Amino acid sequence: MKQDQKAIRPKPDLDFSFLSRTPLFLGASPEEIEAMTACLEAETRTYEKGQMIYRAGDTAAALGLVLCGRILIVHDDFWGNATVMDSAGAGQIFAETYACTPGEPMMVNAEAAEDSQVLFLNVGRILRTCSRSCEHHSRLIRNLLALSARKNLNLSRKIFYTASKSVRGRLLAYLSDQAVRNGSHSFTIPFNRQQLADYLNVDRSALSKEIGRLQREGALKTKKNWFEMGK
Amino acid sequence: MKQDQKAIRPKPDLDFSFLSRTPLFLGASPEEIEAMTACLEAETRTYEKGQMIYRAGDTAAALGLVLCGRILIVHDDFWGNATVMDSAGAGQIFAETYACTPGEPMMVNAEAAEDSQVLFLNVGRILRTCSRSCEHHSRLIRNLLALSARKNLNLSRKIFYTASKSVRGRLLAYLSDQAVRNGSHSFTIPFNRQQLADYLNVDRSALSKEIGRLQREGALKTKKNWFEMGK
DNA sequence: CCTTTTTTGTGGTTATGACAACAGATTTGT
DNA sequence: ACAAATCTGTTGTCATAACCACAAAAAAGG
Repeated sequence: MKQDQKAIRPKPDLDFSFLSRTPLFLGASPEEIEAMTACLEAETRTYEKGQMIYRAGDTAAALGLVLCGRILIVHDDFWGNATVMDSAGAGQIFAETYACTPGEPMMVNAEAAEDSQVLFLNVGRILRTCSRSCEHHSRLIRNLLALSARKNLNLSRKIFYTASKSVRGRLLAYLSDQAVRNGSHSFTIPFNRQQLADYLNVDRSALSKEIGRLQREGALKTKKNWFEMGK
Repeated sequence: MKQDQKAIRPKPDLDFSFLSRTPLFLGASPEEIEAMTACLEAETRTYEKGQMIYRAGDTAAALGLVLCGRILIVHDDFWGNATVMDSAGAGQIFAETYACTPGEPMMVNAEAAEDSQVLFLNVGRILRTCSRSCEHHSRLIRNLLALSARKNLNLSRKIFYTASKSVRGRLLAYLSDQAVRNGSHSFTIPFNRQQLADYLNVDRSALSKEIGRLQREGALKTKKNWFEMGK
């Protein structure tokens, strides 16, 4: 269930042209999207920075599409340690995994990292009824599948990177994969040191130590979030 | 590309009644499935224990549905350490993530854990063409989405369990979640000690040590793969 | 039933990384 | 341009977990 919402805006405010450029609605025209919003029980809600959108334990019937702002997906363990699992900016979606597996309680919180506006879409109705009932549903489902598969790859990657038990192993697994994926020995990463440490599940200072060591060995050059790998 | 196949069986050998009971074809009748096989370019291949089905670096156009035997999904890192990521038995599918994100090179190997028979289905064709071209495609895609979302949850869980830096933290995260999911303080797990250690990314002896400690504290009772959590 | 193999628990040693504290560098805001 | 805040690298201490070796227990196989 959605919580702490400040206001509910009527659908007419929706920017269908913006939506048609999001991965979820890719290939659908603004007019088609407008036609779909009824089936999807589209609802827009606004959140202030720090507000909770979904809480662990909730069952999410609707996925969220970020209209503006940024949403963080956070896992809190027993002892209160928070782990950032994912983040979704404008045009991206979140909670779609739970919206696609009805009844499954969420393991994470979704919270607004900044003042944000979220469009909720009840995809469950589409998934349960025959897609022929509405022409454009099938495209939406295909897009959802593509997004889900891509998220799968991202989760797998994080698992691979953290498979090594040493800081060095994790760092090299991550960096060398980035080099491969960028097709270049020189690239930038979307993390600062603290975030990279959190992502690789290591201590920040230990990470800095290892980076320094690799630089002294000549295996690496780095400045801020730019890296160059020795071949 | 598929490798090392020993024989190609013609479609008439397929057991459509079996297929209709698999998660992928759930809700489709044997006759409907038979009609679909053409669109899916269905091909059956047999593999001997240990044979490679897909290699890391391959691009997989077809997903694999295990007809009999068992397929292991294995990640080999830089230094040759192998990690079992997943396993698929009869009726289950593998490589569907890659089949749904065309062009993405695989990060894992797929290999036969025992003599196996695999049905390859080219879902890419379905995803790229309008689903109306074949009545039953939409159900297949919805099933694929459900499977993908569920795999997502499994990957997330593994990440949560290994988020803690201590053996104790990981073990308790895993066991307490199992208790919740089983709805009971008493449950069995699908791992022996070595497998659980691998899954949680810790050393086996360290795991045994921690289990012993928890038992002495009275927080836990265990025998083999049976556990009972103190409340 | 006995042998062989696999699984599990323990102890000791050592390397490693978490943690804390701090200084220099860089960025941001005013 | 300056002050404040944030980010990064460095050092030292200490707890923890990996690693190794072995014995007890359980399972498998004949």
